[in-house]
Amino acid sequence: MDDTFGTISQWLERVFALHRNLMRQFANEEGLQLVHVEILQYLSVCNRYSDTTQAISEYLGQTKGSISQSLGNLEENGFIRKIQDKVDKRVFHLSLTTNGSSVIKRMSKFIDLDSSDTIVPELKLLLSSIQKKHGFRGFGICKSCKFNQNVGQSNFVCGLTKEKLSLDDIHKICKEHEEQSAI
Amino acid sequence: MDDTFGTISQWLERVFALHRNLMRQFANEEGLQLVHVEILQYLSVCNRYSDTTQAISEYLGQTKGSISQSLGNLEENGFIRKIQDKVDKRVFHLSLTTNGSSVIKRMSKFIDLDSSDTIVPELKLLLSSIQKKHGFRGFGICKSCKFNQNVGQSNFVCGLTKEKLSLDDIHKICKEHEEQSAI
DNA sequence: TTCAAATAGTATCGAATCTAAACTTATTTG
DNA sequence: CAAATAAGTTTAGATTCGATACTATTTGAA
Repeated sequence: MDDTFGTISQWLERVFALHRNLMRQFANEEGLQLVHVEILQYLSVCNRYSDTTQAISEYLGQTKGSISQSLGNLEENGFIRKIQDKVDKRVFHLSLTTNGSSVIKRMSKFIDLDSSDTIVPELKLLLSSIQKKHGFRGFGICKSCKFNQNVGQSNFVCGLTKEKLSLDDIHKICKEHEEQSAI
Repeated sequence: MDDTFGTISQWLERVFALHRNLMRQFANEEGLQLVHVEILQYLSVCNRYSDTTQAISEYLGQTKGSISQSLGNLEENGFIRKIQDKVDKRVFHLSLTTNGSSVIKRMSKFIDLDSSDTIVPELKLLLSSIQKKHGFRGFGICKSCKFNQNVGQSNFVCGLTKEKLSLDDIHKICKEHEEQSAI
């Protein structure tokens, strides 16, 4: 009973709470836990450098032990598959099965935010302001990353891995992302 | 690996995840669970019709049994107090103790979103669009509620309870809130 | 080359939360 | 005034969470 309602933070809290309730409701209807849907959602938008237990753990802010368990559950139930990296055998790449994909499609349809796109630039600003203030890095799209190099028409190279990236690639989110100095 | 990144929903997810990580980090530093901080935050902005177990349960989307347990914990540790309603003895009103208030003050300072206010109207639009689509009601500020009546300078009356509301009152959030037809 | 340190991921244990259901107490309704 | 409803608590079982230890692999430095 200290404050009145009106700051950005409080409006955000309210939207977050409502959005999470929706997600939870959807998860329940699918017979899943909230965290499972969050994992599937992340896997549907991350790139091939960021589809690992460790990356999910960083993104969702939970320990990798906990994420590992949830992943085991998701794999058992046929929502994701795990493929060992050919170069670094410690690493396993995760991806959605057809089954997992269809959950995400149903979720998008269920949540269905069709509000105007004018909020997106505001969200980007907010995001990068939070990241700067708290020294977070990672989880942006290649397009705005300082490591991303445009080497000709629709051809890109990641400066970190020296690998070629397709037009599709550069619209996924990456755990190594660092914002270009001039936004 | 189905989608690329860019829709409103995906940007929201990203901001949500980051914000929740911040909240969790803060909660950990205070020796609290995330849900405890969320409850304290809610209690700091709700009005006197909405400071109950049931209302918190609706707001956070968790069962009242679960919330009841967390509230017991918070009361034991001196963050909140419980006062029985004089009229309806089933109801207990919850409020922050000095201790609880100071947690919320530290949280605001910690999160510290100083981005421009231009995002607030966008958030309001988003919120009301989600609420309409999913038939949710409740948890808005009296100021925009169809039950709220202005009866003279800075004097308001709630059409549901017929009680007087102060200028401070009408900026808190209420579980009975219904948007005025013309936004 | 060799061996210690670092990294990715899993397994395990105790604590805490979550849901669902039964339950208590109080209020409202017919 | 009995039955239905509502607010809140309690209980039990399942799940998650965090911490720690563990395996396997890679890196790096003497």
